[in-house]
Amino acid sequence: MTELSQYELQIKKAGLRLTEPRRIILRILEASGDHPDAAEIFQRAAKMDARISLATVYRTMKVLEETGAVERHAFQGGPARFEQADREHHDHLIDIETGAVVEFTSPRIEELQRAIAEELGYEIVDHRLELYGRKIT
Amino acid sequence: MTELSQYELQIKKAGLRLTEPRRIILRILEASGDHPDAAEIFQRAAKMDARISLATVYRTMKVLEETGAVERHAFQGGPARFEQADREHHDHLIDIETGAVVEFTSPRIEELQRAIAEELGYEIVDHRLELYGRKIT
DNA sequence: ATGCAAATGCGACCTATTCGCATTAAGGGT
DNA sequence: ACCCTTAATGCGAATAGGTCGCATTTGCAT
Repeated sequence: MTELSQYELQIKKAGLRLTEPRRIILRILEASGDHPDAAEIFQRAAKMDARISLATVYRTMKVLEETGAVERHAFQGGPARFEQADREHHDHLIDIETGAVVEFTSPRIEELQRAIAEELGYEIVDHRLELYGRKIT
Repeated sequence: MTELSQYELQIKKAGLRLTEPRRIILRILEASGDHPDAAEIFQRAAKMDARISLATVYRTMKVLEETGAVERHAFQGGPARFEQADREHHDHLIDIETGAVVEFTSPRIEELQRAIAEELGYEIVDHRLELYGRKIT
């Protein structure tokens, strides 16, 4: 009886098979403090099992996104980057010099967004707030 | 002495040549109330001068962005879309069903963003706020 | 009018991602 | 423990969006 992680349970609950590649990719995501893109995940996965293909990484990221296990971010012109979605919602500040990502939250901005959308006759399904900044020296 | 538009002057002021393709693309942008992508601009341009190439559209959009004449938006997973930058700043609400773009502004959100960035030790160079919503029926 | 550098058009290339298809392997039923 | 079904995989080809090298054209300063 292997213990299943939170993620692994989510996969099962969605009626999907818990395959080796998925396990490995999930473990990588759990261990990632950063926001890796598909290529980076693929490289890290290759170290654990060289048989994993890039296509599987992409497909896995897609199903994980659909099950709500990960969030996909498409920052300015680069490849999509991923992060686990189990933590509370937050937005991103991207350091334009280093590419580093700082997370932050602002309930007040969230609320203002909701109000604005409502006023325009819309309900928000998703949103993106990204600040691109330079460190003040 | 043909009168030069605001845009055309911006091109000249940047020390760039005011070529036929650029004139045509600029006129298209002036006439666009929407947020066209490169392919759409290319199609519209082809109607005025069939010799214009897609590569030139891309190159022109790049120089226009650099001179500050247009803004580039990379909405969720689609191609980059452009709009003139002479108008006052605004953010976007994208209708996830139709792709329509509604513009809005929120000075309060802007200010909150500035404050958050500052608190994190950053100065904002650029930012993106996009709401993805569904029309309330 | 003319010369030269900037801009263009073309097609090849590149990066990020998806897809078709033959093969493999979860995992439910026995 | 062993089938059996079918989801998932690996591979390479294909697609989408965009860029680039290079020969040719063209603004535009003189």
